[in-house]
Amino acid sequence: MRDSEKQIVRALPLFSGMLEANFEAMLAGSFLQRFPATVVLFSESDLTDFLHILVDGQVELFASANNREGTMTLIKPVATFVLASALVDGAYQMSARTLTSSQILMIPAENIRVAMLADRDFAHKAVLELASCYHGVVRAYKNIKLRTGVERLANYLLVQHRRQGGDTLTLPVEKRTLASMLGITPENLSRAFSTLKPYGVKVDGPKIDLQNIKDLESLAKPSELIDTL
Amino acid sequence: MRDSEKQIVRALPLFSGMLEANFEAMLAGSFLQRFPATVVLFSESDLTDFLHILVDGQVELFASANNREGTMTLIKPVATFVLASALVDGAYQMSARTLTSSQILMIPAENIRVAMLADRDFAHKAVLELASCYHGVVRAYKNIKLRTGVERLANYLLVQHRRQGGDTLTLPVEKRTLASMLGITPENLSRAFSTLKPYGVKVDGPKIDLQNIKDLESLAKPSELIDTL
DNA sequence: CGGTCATTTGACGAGCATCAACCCCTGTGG
DNA sequence: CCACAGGGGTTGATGCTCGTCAAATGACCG
Repeated sequence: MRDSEKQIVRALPLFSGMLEANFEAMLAGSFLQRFPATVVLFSESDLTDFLHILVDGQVELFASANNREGTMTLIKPVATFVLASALVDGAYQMSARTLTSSQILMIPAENIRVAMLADRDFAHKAVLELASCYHGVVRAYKNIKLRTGVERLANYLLVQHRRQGGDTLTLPVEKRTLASMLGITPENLSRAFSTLKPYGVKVDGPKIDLQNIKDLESLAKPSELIDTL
Repeated sequence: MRDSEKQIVRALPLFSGMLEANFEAMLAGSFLQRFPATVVLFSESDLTDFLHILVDGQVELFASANNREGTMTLIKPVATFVLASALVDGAYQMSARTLTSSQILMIPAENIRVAMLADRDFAHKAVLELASCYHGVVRAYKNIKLRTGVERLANYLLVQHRRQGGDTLTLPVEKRTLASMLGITPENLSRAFSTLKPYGVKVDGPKIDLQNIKDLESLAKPSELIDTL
């Protein structure tokens, strides 16, 4: 692990206030590894061995039950994932796979638990990070429980539009992955785009034009409490 | 607030390891209050003033969007709720209403944040509690995303059966509330019960008989990672 | 150039919501 | 004691939402 990479991790809010000694101790036994695309990193029923930090690439957290599978969330660099699992010493609860070639730092979960007990600042930051993750899932839960597929897509497009800032937005993932994240099938995502055509949504591959934000918003009814800016 | 009630709160895992002085300081400005049934305690967009602890009664956390409403979770005594919101100083993210007459201890959120910084043990317990809440929402999210309404009902009945231990189980809430928790309408809950009749589910008001657990399980496909014992 | 895969479109059916009617129990007031 | 109103629960009819299966298109890659 190069020093530049270590600095990237150190700069994360979760670790930025740790004492240097505690940070170094925590990294003992951890390793930085590159995985190809489409590799399953762990399964939801596995015991949590490592806290993961996505340094580069893209990772999907997903879950399976009753012969079905669904995306829980997408991880973009640089971010930790499965922090909650690493802290309580149980199963991962979600499975993970790489979507693209990815570089991932894996820190033994045991080290994380030791660090929490040893380092005050880390414990406080862990509280804030967990509360933030909690509200993230709450938002996702509200999204799927209170909105239809078309409404979820419309809100997703509005969020991406605001994040990317430009006139036309580019989908950051394949449409099949987007469909799974929205909780619908790829076929229905395609139909949902058609449904949004009268609302000024022009689709050209991964490039989307929103030509009538007002109408789209009146359909989507965006909510600050669901849609993360 | 009587001493006996204070002891009940003190015994919660979240507070059990706190220093006495910190615990007392945290309670300053908090108050124990009884609310009648059907009272809205706070709305999801309100700023978080208090950590709530349900001492007696029953509380529903719910959310609204796009002119729809859905139950997020049900709180049973004795338990804290909206801990994550109290810790980060933002909106509640969920609304709350009493289902029955309820006794609730309200602790100023500011006190909670102070206690987290002052008391090591409390910070650690908050981490564990938040991680547990997080996995709770993840389970709810998987439940609604990967199962049909009938499957959710079947799994709910199996969980209640195991919790209550007896031959016949009694629904702890009105069917309309159960429906909202399962993410379906009351009408469809009624039909879901009919669908389960061939699987040995006999319904008599709030009393349910499961006469063929094996068949019901083969339909429900219960998962340790979704269904909390 | 052939093969694989993402995407799209169409046809069909399952899952579920909505609206309306009805039953039943409870509480209230005459 | 009875009539009545209100609310939870059930049932039926209807239609929207969405998944499944099949097939066609087009892009990328070996």
